[in-house]
Amino acid sequence: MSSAPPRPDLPTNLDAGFFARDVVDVARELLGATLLVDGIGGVIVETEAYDQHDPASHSFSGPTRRNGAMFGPPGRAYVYRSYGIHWCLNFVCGEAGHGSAVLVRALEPTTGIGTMVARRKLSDPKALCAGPGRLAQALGITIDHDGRSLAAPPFQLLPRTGPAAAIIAGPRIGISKAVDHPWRFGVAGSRFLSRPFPKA
DNA sequence: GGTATGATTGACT
DNA sequence: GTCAATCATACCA
Repeated sequence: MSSAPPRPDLPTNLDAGFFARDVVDVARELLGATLLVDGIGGVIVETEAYDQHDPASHSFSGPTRRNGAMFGPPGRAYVYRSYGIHWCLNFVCGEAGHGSAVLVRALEPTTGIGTMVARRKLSDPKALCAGPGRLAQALGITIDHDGRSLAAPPFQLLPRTGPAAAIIAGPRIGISKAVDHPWRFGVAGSRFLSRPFPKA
């Protein structure tokens, strides 16, 4: 299914140690990192944090068949089907068994754009990866990726190289509980966000 | 066994 | 702005 080779020329993956920390910190620090799946992807510009004590989190009621990966070791993917139609990609964080994860909501496409356009059947780069379902479709994410290590193929997760961009925070999107937690994070001013952030 | 509900998107009025 | 698509999971009987 992949159309581009991996990129061994690029720097080291973020490893499990990066994710074995507070999920909110990880969500913020993931901004600017580069996510590639089979060599296709871009720079993370929007994330959301979820943890087990959070009523909006899938892990709130404990482990189930669907969210099992969330309770596994950090540094792995948690993939679930949303609204019966879309796949959404998360990175498991914190200590193993604690059920916290970062939802990756938007990327700035940089690598393999042609493949993403083909998968998404549309050419506007602003809409290629602006939203968790769109991002998963563009990167070819499916349940097959659930529980897979982010430090091994097909994933490549590369640390931010340049200076940290300004970060904006706001309420998470699409949830009905704990809406007051400002655990959605984005690169301020990015044109590739899934939605604008409410004005501070 | 049945039924309600989404961490969404795209099409349409 | 509204709303249908579409299905695995969760929850109840």
